[in-house]
Amino acid sequence: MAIDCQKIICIFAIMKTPQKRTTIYDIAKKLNIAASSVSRALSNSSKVNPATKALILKTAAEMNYQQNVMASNLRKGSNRTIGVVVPRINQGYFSNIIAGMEDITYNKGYNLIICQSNELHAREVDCVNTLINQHVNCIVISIAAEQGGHEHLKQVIDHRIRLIQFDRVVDELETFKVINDNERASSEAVSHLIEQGYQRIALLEGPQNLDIFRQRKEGYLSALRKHGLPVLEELMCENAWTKELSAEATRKLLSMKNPPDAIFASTSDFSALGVLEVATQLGISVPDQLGICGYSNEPFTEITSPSITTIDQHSFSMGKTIANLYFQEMETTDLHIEPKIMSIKPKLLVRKSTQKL
Amino acid sequence: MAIDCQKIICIFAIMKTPQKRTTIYDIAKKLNIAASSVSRALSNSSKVNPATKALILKTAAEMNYQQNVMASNLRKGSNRTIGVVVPRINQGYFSNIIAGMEDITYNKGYNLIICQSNELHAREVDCVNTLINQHVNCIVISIAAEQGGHEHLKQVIDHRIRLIQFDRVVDELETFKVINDNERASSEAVSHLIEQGYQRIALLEGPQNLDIFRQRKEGYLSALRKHGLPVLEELMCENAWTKELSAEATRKLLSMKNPPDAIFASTSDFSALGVLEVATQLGISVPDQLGICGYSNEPFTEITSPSITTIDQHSFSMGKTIANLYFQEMETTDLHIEPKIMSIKPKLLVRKSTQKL
DNA sequence: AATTTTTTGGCAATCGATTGCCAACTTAAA
DNA sequence: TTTAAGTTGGCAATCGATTGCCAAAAAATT
Repeated sequence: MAIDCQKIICIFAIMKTPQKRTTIYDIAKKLNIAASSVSRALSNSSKVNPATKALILKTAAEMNYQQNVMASNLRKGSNRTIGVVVPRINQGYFSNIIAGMEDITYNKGYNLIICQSNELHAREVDCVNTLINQHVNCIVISIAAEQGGHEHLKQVIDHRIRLIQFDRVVDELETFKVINDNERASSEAVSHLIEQGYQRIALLEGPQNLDIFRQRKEGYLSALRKHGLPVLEELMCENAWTKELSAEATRKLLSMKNPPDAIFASTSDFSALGVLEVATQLGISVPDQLGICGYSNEPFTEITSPSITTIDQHSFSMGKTIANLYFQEMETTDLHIEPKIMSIKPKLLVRKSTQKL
Repeated sequence: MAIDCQKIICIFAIMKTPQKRTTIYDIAKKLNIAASSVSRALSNSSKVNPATKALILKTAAEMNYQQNVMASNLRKGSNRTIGVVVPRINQGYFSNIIAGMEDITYNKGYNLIICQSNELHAREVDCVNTLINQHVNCIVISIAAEQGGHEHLKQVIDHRIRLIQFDRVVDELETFKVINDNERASSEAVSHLIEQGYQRIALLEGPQNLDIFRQRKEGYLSALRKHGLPVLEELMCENAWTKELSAEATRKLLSMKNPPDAIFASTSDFSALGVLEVATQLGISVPDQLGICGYSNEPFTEITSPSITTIDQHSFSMGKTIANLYFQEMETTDLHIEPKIMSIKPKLLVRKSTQKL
């Protein structure tokens, strides 16, 4: 993806001579009062005469005063900032989570600092350390796929910074968590497939070091058991969690003597898309000869032909939930916090790719 | 999009008694040296004996020291942070821009603070003010669609904060800008349609208070002129910039006595999708009876049937360009900055929706 | 051995806002 | 008129890291 052409046009500009920012001291000096009064007036304290307060505010506005948050933060020991670490910002699920969080934090006057781990553990550790350094009030994280320890998360707690894990969580760490009930959603999806008459249902798995993918597999297995269907090793494909890997896995599956009649791409809708493309190439009709179910409700699943059955994780409202969790449970109280786990039940969206009937 | 069910599980946890963070003074006291030496050692200054330095670093690590960036920032007057204001985070184009920026800023040890204006002017002003308060080093902005003044952007400059506008820019403000050559891209797209044999090409316009949409219209007009085609008012639809509005406009267009044989959805691929859906509903075959061209190269355009011709804006690399611009031109020098405009030429991606031949 | 130069590291001011404490002043009550 | 209660606002310490300036110590030079 190269840049075809970059024409650069220069425009001369006259820059103003850099004047210093106005501080509360400047305002105090001008009005011949103490800086403390200015500070109190600006923070709307009741300990300052309404008339004086009005005068201060007016002067502050005139002098174009903007609070130096760095100084305030230092003094107050908090910077009203939440750090977010996600594998990738530009992935529908995560950007929705962030958008949802921002919606809440904005109203509370908090800022979000965003970091992406790019699915790499080392980089994730780095991001977390940066955020610790920044003394953020809270770190919200969904861990990278690459396997690694979680010392860095313990560090967060040791530094007395709130920690909320979401989606991909480290189970053994006792922190606040906001997760989806992956097992139940998977189980429902597979049950739905079975009820539609599919008998040989294949599973595309994600990296099993991540809880969410283990849980989705568990849901698959439990649905098969519940309906008395055999668990067939040959129908379960490891690490098929990109579109390309899924396409490859699908080709293998469909060339079996006894191929599956449905594929549950438990990893993502991108995988499901890979399946659909291969099926289309091979002239296999979906949903009649092959049922396909994805995961995440990416926008495109609605517009493929046929549209793809998938699982909506309520990502935007999940982001809101995370932010609200911080404000309700963690902003003020600082002792005896009992980590809560909030499990949100995703919703199965039945579309054409699995409607045989 | 409601949450179906939320089960909340409480887990009791024993919290450590909150000990204070270690500061350079703690380290200094422990080693019986001055805090200034600790500071110098930690910033790897040459003015401290290598042996002492090593000792200090070792002790710092042992004491689990993490720099208090707030204090450092206050003293240094810079916080190595770039603020980003976009209409929406969870929109492919913008999240890619942010991802691209983060890629660069991460390596430079800078942080990104993200705000979304939700296309509202008042909220944008608010975001900008917050960022000014935060004393960010630079503000990167793509303005909201809602019409409004740009005093807030002047404020940014008045506060001596770097300002980079991208994509949707206020032309008359002399700041650094990173834009796409919308006019040229549009012109190319329309020329392509004409070359494919389409004669009556309709235009779906975005809000004309935004430069980018005016430019795209300009490109449309110039292509028509260049090929000697008449400009027909009835084929230009104002404010058709969501999927729904486009669908509506398309229905009107296609019910004309003399309907268009191609539609250029200059606003976005979502609009193009609206067009495609209506055409499909009406049994109008694409590309034979109707050509469709979108804008932005959203991921889904590749997988619709037929796939949609669109314009790729190199969003990820555009994000990188923005960040690099800051580091190359604005990080150090503070006088005589000549605002540059970088124009990136988008690429027309011809797909099936316009291949008549 | 005496002097100059270079290293090393301490002191204290600084960044700007906040806040506990106390003094001066106003108002109300005795 | 005096005392008590309530307002208003100033002083100065504080948050923690940084850095200019200077002195002590070490090394190099004469």
